[in-house]
Amino acid sequence: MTRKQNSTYSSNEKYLVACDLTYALQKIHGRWKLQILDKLKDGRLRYNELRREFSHITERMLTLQLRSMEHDGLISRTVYAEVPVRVEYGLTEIATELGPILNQLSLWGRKQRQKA
Amino acid sequence: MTRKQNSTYSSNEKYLVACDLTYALQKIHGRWKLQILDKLKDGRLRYNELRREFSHITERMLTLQLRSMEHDGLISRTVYAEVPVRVEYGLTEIATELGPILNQLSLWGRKQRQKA
DNA sequence: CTGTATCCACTGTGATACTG
DNA sequence: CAGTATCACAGTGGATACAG
Repeated sequence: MTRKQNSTYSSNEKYLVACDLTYALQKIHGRWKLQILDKLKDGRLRYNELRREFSHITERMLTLQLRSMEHDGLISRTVYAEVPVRVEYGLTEIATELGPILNQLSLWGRKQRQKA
Repeated sequence: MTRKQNSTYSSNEKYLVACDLTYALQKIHGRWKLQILDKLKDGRLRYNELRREFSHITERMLTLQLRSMEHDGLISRTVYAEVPVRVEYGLTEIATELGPILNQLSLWGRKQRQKA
């Protein structure tokens, strides 16, 4: 996730666009992240609710991706001190702003898929 | 690049957005692709011209990424039967349409970087 | 319920050398 | 000039079992 890659082009103004872009893409890069973002768009979900949404995901991967997204400020994690424990995940403001952009990219993708 | 991943969620309408999106993201996924896209925005370039733009790229990687992008319909490759051989790469229409979208994503990325 | 720990396979990237 | 071939390695994703 933290690559030396940035050193390749961080010193030159001309590369700034690609640099921001790379920064953005790194945050949504991962097999499950976009699907998680998509699910949480409709409201906060618990760990096991998410797990059920993606029947093929392993616990390990769900945890890893959630941690990563939390670290990147895309989702918020709330623990309720109940018994048994309840944990809810929701989108942050920043992740919500991503919605429209991803929709456009999605449309671009659909357009290409239809041609192919 | 060709993942079984799609089988995970191709059967359900609700996943279509993420599916198109994944499709799109796969096409621009790779360490150098965005930078290549960025360079070619300003006009067609030859193999060695591209190589010089990214001083750290290996010939192997440049070739691999170019081939992949060509296969994905993002760039076009033209060979001129001269001596020595001349090969030029340029953006396809589809890749050009990607520009504005990537700019938005880029702005989102910049916004986040400034906060962090 | 919400995770961690361990082990393993695959993939992307890179270094280096070589070619028509 | 414009690539290929070969080897190597780290990161990522996955299967399975275990834990607070």
